[in-house]
Amino acid sequence: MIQFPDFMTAVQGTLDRTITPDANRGQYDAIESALDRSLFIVAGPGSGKTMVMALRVLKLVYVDGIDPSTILVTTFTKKAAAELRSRILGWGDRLRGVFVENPVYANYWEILHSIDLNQIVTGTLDSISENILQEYREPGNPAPVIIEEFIANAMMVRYGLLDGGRFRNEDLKSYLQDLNGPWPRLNTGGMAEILIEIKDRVFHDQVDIDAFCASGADSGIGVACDAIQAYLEALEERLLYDYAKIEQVFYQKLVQQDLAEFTSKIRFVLVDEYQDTNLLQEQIYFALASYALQNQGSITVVGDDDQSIYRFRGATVDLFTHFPARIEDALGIRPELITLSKNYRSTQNIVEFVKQFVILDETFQEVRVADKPAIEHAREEMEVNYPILGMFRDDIDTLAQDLASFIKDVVHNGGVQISQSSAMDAIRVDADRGGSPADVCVLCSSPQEVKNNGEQRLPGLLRDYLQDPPHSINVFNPRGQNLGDIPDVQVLCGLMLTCIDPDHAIEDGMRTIPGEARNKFATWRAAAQTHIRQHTERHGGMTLAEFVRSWHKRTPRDAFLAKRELPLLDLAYKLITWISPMQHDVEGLVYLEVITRTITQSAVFASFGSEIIFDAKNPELEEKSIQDAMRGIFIPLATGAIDVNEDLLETIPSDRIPVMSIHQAKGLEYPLVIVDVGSDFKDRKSPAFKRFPSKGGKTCDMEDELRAFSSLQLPRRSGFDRAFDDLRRLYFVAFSRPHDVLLLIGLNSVKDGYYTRSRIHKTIPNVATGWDRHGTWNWGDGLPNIIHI
DNA sequence: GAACAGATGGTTTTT
DNA sequence: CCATCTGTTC
Repeated sequence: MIQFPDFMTAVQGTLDRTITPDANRGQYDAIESALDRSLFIVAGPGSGKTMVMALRVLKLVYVDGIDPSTILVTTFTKKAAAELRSRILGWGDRLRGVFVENPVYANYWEILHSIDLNQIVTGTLDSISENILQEYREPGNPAPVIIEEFIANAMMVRYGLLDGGRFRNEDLKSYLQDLNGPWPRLNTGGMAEILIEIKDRVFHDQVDIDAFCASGADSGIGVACDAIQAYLEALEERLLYDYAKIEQVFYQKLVQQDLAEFTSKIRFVLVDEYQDTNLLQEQIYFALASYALQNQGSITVVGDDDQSIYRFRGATVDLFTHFPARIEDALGIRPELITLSKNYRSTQNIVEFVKQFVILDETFQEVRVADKPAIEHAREEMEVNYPILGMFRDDIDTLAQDLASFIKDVVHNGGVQISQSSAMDAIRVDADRGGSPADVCVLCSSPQEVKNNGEQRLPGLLRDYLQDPPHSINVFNPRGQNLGDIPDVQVLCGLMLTCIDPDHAIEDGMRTIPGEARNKFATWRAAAQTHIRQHTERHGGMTLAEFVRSWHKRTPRDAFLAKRELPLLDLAYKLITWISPMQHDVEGLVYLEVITRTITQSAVFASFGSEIIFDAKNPELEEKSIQDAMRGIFIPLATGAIDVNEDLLETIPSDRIPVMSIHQAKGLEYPLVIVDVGSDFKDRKSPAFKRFPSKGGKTCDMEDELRAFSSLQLPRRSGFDRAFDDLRRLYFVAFSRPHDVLLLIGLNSVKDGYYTRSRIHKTIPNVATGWDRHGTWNWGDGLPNIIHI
């Protein structure tokens, strides 16, 4: 349709991207490459791989005239999927605008207008599996229901462990205990978690479960398999799916040709972040690719072995590094290798720093793609080449305080001048420069604000100090907070509890409520009382106090209450009329959504379907329905079992500082990135697995345990080496996020060592601060390679 | 400064 | 459960 040179000219004109065969060979080839040519793109950080993906798709549509509904594009996280989709749609529309105005293509005017880019199948593999199974299901079959993690756990507890008294089985206990590592007393919930992990790995690694079961290496294995089997049967009976199962079923239907209507048209498969693919996903991609090949299309995979950071989810980097051989074996094709190593994202200093970091450990080179070219600085726009910065303090409180004032200076106070280089521009992202707090990003291994023992972690302290006046700034860290600690959530939950169980008679009568949940319930109820006192306005002719009292007396003054079976969902919606943030505020709506989702999901499983039964003749029924709600909804909310779902918060508010895990930051970029390389490492007791492991740990043990029964075979690398490889990759991802400024933060214990009483302790070894696995500190002594502020 | 005994406290990442 | 920390002693 459109001539390729015209396509590229339009790209240059509208998107301001110049891609020439001379300067950007790899990118150019990847976009231009023939329809039936499969591609293996090895792309370093900042090399424009998402852009290449999007432009290749658009080239297929506009230049080759391919029907958008025959193209399938997937990536690994919901965030990345949303990003990719919006780029394809956004750029696609702008390019279309150029083409329709070009008189040369007047004949195509109608065709161009009829192209519907929304037909392109995009999303994570899970969401695509779900959608396709739903869309192409047999008439009369219900749509698949995917359960959330806490429901999966509850089901494993009930059907896997309580049924048949398996939770008491000593063999099973000791087997799971061993897998869990050196930890005391596993409770039933803990056992369920490990069983779920085993079950996921069985799917992800395509483990021959019968062989595993029969291996008899441990007398607990048989019982574990029984428990998993019971769990899967419970899912089956209720027509429920968990994440692993939905992919497994999708795969089976693909190979059994049950989805012919879908597979007959699929022609192009493009996979981003391929380095985090597991065996099950690889099988799905290969199955999709074989249909694509039948339809004269091809498969394109893009990834970077150095950024594979999802081993705990079954990601096996070998599937990426050996992709050409594996797909040749499976489908008999030889994909073309394209390497993108130019970095268009970061400054010279950052590129250099990242480059050094990735080659610093000799043993790590063994697992990288063979002959991988070094990352090359190629940013064209003007840049101030700031040095890599470091902020290290004696204790976490001082660190948080100093970091908060640094951030405030950068955002509000005209910037921060780096003293060593007075000629250099100040670091600033203030509004005068078109910047905002969202240009700064804090990355850590975990965004949790509070430790299990109640102590604050750096993200929590940072939230507090940033909020302090003057120039109060909010952080955006929805995953770091326990849902049950958020004020609006406390009010809503407290009000619901007060309504259904006013004098906590039922709560007191339940012996199985964890202490943690009981305490939280008390906090919620208190928050509710305060809220009732402060909100005396009438809605529907009633004050909040009157509404709650009418529930208390069970006297239906309200038509809503006259019903005998009351869905908790209705109660929640009624109550929020007195909680305005849950009606209007962006974040409040997200929290409300999470609560209502929890209520809906619990109905999948609870005997009363999240309804409260009022029956004067049968008070027992009422009590049981309330207990059910406690177990299914309020205890999970109180104990932190419910996570805020990613897809609910795709837009980060621009007036907040985002705080996130490095995993969440994969594929994202920010002008100023702050990486926590050591706020958790006060002394040598601090978790070694996060900085300088002594062994593989749980994930590697699990891999070793199950991969013997998978076609993947046992990993060739030791657990120790895999643990180090993973840490290097993790911080490689973190360090390669910034455009302009990279600031490392941590305690002095990872820089100069630390004192306890009169004893002097050596620096705590840490991969993120330049140690290799043999204990050599390449950036010693005291990190002289960075400028300390 | 070394050596020992008793105390301490601690695992994260996501579809 | 066990590596590391802390207190005490010589």
